[in-house]
Amino acid sequence: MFDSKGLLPASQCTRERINCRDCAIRPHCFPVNLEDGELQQLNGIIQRHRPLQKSEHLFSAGAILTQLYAVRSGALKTYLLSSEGEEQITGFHLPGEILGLDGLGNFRHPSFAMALETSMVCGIPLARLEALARSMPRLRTELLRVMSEAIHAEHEQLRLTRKTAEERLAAFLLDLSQRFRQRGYSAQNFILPMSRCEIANYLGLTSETVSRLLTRYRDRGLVEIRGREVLLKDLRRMHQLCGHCTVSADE
Amino acid sequence: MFDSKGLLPASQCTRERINCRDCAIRPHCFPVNLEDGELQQLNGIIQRHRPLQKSEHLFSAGAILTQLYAVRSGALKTYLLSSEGEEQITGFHLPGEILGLDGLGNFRHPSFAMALETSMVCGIPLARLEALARSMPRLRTELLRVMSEAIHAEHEQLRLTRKTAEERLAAFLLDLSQRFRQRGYSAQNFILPMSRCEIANYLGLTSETVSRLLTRYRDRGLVEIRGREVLLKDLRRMHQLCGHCTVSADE
DNA sequence: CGGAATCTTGATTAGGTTCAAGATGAGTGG
DNA sequence: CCACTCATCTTGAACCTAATCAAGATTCCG
Repeated sequence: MFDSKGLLPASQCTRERINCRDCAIRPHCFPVNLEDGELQQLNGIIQRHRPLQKSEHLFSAGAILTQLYAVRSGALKTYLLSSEGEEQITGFHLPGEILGLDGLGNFRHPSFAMALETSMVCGIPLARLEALARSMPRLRTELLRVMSEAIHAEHEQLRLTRKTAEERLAAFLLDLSQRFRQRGYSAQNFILPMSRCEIANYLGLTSETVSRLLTRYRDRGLVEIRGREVLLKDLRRMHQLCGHCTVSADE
Repeated sequence: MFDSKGLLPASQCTRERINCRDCAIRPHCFPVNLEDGELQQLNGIIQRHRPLQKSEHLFSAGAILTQLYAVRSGALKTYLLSSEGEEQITGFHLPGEILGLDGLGNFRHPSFAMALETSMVCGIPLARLEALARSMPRLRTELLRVMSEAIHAEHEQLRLTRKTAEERLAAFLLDLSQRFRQRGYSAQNFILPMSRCEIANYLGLTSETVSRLLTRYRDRGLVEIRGREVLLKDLRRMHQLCGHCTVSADE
């Protein structure tokens, strides 16, 4: 499927090369706590996909869920569509994060997942995962861990509903910053993978408010902004701004 | 532990009598999809607890998580406490719902659980649950289902952040209504187990706003309210009010 | 280079909070 | 059984934050 689309010559086909064992983001991915042998077993069932282009869907609401997905590179958003067709973004997903957990209940995706930039994902076929889980207690534990952390992260997100726009956006930027740092990128300086509009949607604000807040932060010397490039100049004051409400869930 | 507190004579001790098999809320509880033999195995590890009195904690943030809990009767709230000591309610829990899922990740509770009224819960010791999961594929599936549904429910909750107070409260009441109905109670007429203040906290509003909205609904002939007793007189218009955003996740 | 999408900034408006004062209700002790 | 107290709830008035509407500016992309 990879080669048939002619996107990469077979020699460079990541399907052949990539192995969980030496995956750069393994420390932040699902199999972080597995031992070598277990890792190889998991690796054996992973499906590598061709890269997703920007705006391409990984899955859509209503579709049967046959795999979970781990982000390998790039960034995706997940969102719900209401009956009136309005989008509610439920999360932004960086390398190492798992997609599809919300559909495990009835094996149907309730949400959409779309690439925000060119992205690679690893597919984890459910049937084979379940088979592996039978004999690998640690894999069960890891699966529960990932889901539990997702639930906890959502709860933390709930905290923001009572906060002002200023606090919410600050918390959002700090959360992104920390996730970039965990993945070996700069915590101060990064490129937003999403538009103002998407940030606003996620936070329950309007894009105008997000714009205004960013310039307000800039006027106070907290940040520098150029398009989607962000420089957090004063993490400490930023933390104070959001009332220390930063999600410090993992790490 | 039960008898030692002298709360109930041994003859009435629910620990002896209750069995998952003939539990009234089994259709809405964790083991809904288990077969008879499996059910008996699960039943064998369940710990019955003495009733929780109103305002009593089931667990506290920071505590080691050794059990999951299924609500048997009554109602509980779960909440987070910020570093400044402010409470954020993360959920209200009716019979059949599972508590503690957010702490499975690192085996510590991140949240508090408090009884809103006299309540009974069943404890499910983690160690024994894991042992059972080893040999019972369906139990694993069920565990994933419960967690997946929790994640999805949180996502649905996120939708409310962009809605007006009026829509949020309507969605909240309809959600409660539906959950009562599922459990065999009236969908129109029920007693709120929580205060206005707690509703407001959960929805990101103030108790004044909740009060005002309830009287507004009343003035429009949508509801009748007397203290904590609620009568939903026009479910259809109520649904229109909240933009059909009702969480119809399960069922 | 041109067109479209995204972003910024301004002026106005509305929804919800805050502050404040009563009303209601539940629990307690005389 | 009633009075008292405390917590919860209701209602009002003023204020404020963020949304809306609108017009430019900038960036992206073919």
